[in-house]
Amino acid sequence: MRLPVVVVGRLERHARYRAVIVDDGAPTSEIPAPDEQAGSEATSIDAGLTGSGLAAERERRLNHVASLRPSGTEPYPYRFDRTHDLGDVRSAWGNLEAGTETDDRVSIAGRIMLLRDSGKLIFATVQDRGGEVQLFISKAVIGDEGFADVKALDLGDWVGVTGTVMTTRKGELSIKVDAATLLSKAVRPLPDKWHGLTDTDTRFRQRYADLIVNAEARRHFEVRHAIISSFRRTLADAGFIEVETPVLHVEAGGAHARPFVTHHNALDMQLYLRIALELHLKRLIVGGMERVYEIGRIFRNEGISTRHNPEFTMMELYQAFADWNDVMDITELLITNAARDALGTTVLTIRGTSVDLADPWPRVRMIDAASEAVGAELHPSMPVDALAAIARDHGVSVAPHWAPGKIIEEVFEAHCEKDLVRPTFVTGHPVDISPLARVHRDDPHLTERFELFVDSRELANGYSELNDPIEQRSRFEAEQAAKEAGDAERGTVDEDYLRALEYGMPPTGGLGVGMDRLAMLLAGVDSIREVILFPTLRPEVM
RNA sequence: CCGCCUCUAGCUCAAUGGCAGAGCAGUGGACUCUUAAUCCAUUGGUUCUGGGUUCGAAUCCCAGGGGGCGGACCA
Repeated sequence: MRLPVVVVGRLERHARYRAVIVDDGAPTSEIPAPDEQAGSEATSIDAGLTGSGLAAERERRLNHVASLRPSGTEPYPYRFDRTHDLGDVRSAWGNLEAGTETDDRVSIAGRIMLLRDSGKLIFATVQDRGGEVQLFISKAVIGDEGFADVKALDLGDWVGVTGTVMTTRKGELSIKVDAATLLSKAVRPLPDKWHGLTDTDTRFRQRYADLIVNAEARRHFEVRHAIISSFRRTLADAGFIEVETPVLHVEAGGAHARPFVTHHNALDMQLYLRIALELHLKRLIVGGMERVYEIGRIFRNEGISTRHNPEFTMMELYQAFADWNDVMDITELLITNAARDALGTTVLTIRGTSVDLADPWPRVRMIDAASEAVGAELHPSMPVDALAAIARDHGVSVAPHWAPGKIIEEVFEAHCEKDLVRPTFVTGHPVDISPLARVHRDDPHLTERFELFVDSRELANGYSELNDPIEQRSRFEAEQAAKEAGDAERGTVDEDYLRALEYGMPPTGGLGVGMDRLAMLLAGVDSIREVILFPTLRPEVM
């Protein structure tokens, strides 16, 4: 994983709270007691288990849990009343001068991240969702019994405490604790408080541990949430209605991708997980809903990479009486608003270049970009053979069944995408690669379609929607023919969708935005796994 | 599916053919203003798995597994 320099800096700054992750030890009951294994034939095998630092640590903590209940302490109590979260505490008292004692009493709850024991005085750093604050625990204040309980706490335990707000002589905001309650005993350690958790495999498999200790990981998902809620606000303000459409599809349409196949038992039929939201949402435009959107999970049975996860999140919207120009405007509004809401600025640094999203986004026709790249005019009206020859001359291998537009698109992808750093609308895709887009009003070989590229990644795709049922049928039939000719990703004829169009779909503009990729852009990360809480991985061998 | 890299204590990492180590975490002890607290002592190993080469393998070779990156695939 290559992170931008800025982000690496953040990681280091927060490194003190990275976690230690641990393999599963054997259940305690299966760990032989030391005298059971001594001298036995099995010693050499079992020694590895008991000898492990983890197994011993878990056993110690589990024994502690077992000893708490008889003494009247519940290690997993039901609830705790807090008066503030730690962000509240810091914003209300963060400006106290060093050495201040207040009479302000608070109750807070958090996880113990650091412990500094200096005999009759213990400092603990606790963390909750809002931040972190130091606990100042004096034996003289909390009493001998309470102090002994605090001594028994481990890193990772959840505690609730009550006390007064103060600052230390050095100025550290603290809570002088007069009562502490164990809220949940951690029996697995958070070992390395400094070097922490960097192993990507463990970070993704045990995301809970990543989130506990890696503030940068938490930030990625705060950014993601801010983007999604920003989208909902922008769309609500523009009069859009949020809807939910089926995930289980009889036909996987709306995009070119291989679907996941599943089976419904009661209906005894094959179903597909959706590869796009498009066709159902446009049915709703036919129904007169005028402005609809859905933020939903999409499934594509294809490769996994830093830019692809088999399940990912797409926002699609459709607006009646609008065309592609309106949709490009909405795209800019959605994304600049999201940047403002998630980051507080529209200025991003992309590959070392400062980019202000608020500046107008350039538009370039796909055929112009591709033509410039090869130094020859490319147009889907040209003979396939001529296009294929030019493409091959420029290192693009051409499959036999490809239509002219497909060849131009491949040239574009091979030679132009990599240079699209700042937000750029690539427009006017050929008809043969755009079966649901309306033909361009000035060129019958092109469509009124655009894709948004930022940092060489496709972020969004939109067009003036094809609403002529006769033309849509012939486009579908071309798709089906291509599929039958061996192009597995091509579509089929969706008769119900055609029936809907026959009822009349108003002129409509539509948009799809890859939410994960937008989150990557605004979070400043280079892997989609950094913005998906539980990315798809091979099953863990346990 | 292909190529390259990688896998050592709970975590972060050393040891490059010759006794498997450190820091942190843990354990025992000291300490009432610490900030990765500090100081003293200390437990902990299937070096991913299985073969092979060698007097000797964490290290070299082969096969397999996990992960990363790149490619393929992905409008």
